[in-house]
Amino acid sequence: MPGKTINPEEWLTALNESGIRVTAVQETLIDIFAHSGYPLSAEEAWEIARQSRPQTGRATVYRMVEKLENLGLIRRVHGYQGCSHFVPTLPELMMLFICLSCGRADYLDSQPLEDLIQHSEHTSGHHITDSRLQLFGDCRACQENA
Amino acid sequence: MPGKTINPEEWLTALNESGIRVTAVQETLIDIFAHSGYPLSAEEAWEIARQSRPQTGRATVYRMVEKLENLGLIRRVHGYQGCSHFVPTLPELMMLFICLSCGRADYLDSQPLEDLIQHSEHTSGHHITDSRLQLFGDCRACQENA
DNA sequence: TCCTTATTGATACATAGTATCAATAAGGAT
DNA sequence: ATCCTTATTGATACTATGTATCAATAAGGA
Repeated sequence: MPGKTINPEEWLTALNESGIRVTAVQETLIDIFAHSGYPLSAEEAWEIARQSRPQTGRATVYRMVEKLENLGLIRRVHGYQGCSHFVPTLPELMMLFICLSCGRADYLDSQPLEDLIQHSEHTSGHHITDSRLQLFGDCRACQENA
Repeated sequence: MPGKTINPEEWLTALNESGIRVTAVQETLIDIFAHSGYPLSAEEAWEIARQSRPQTGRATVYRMVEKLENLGLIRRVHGYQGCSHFVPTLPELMMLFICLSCGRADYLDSQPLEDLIQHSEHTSGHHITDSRLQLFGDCRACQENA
């Protein structure tokens, strides 16, 4: 499945500009989330982090995940496999597809979602300020392999 | 906020036809979920259930919630207020709006979502078999009250 | 009414996430 | 370069949420 890439440097910059100090754990976790092709839980990120930094604390990982989510750098994946997994946020590309065969995430152009939201606002009268959309199925690669 | 209604009888029928026995807990929980205007967690449903049936067991409620979800009678609400709340499923109406002010749920016509899915299938090449869409904001009633 | 078996309730356990606090380390002041 | 202040860390304990086990119960057909 083709994947767009993330620039870990930009994440560090975003964290620092929000007043958060630069630490080793930060860089470790940013690398882990930025380079994973599939949704990761805090617990999984903790396991991976301890491979290179065995003294990494569990709570620290949960705290950093919270910060990354608050800054919008990672997004929670809802649905299959629970609600505790995260993927990197790609700006302007917020329609997430998760393959039920290989588990990988793909980001789709979000223009159709923006259109849908605008249409729903007009027909319902509600003021829509946020949305969550997740699509599930078999990705193109898995279909070809089957 | 206008609400469509649920027929608890149909839920009982669906449960029974799936081979599940008719019990008092079933009817209690169906009533609780079918008549709630906002998302309920299993824990909250347990509290409510014990008001009329104090001996109701905690695990029993979780089991029934799982059955109702598996049968598609209730759906998990993802996002704000966590991922452990459920709303009744209205067939063919799967676009859920949650008001961040009053907490109530509204169901929107899902045709735009079906169109979006079909469009995304064609442009991405993925085979989409399931979706989760949640919209958040201020409902029309809350806007008028403000 | 009896009998079989799914369901229940109680309990213990497992998993996910949070609060606390002394120890550490970042980074500005000196 | 060293000190000082304070955010961050790691360890621990705790809470919340969900699951497994199992004897007791009750549904519903024989």
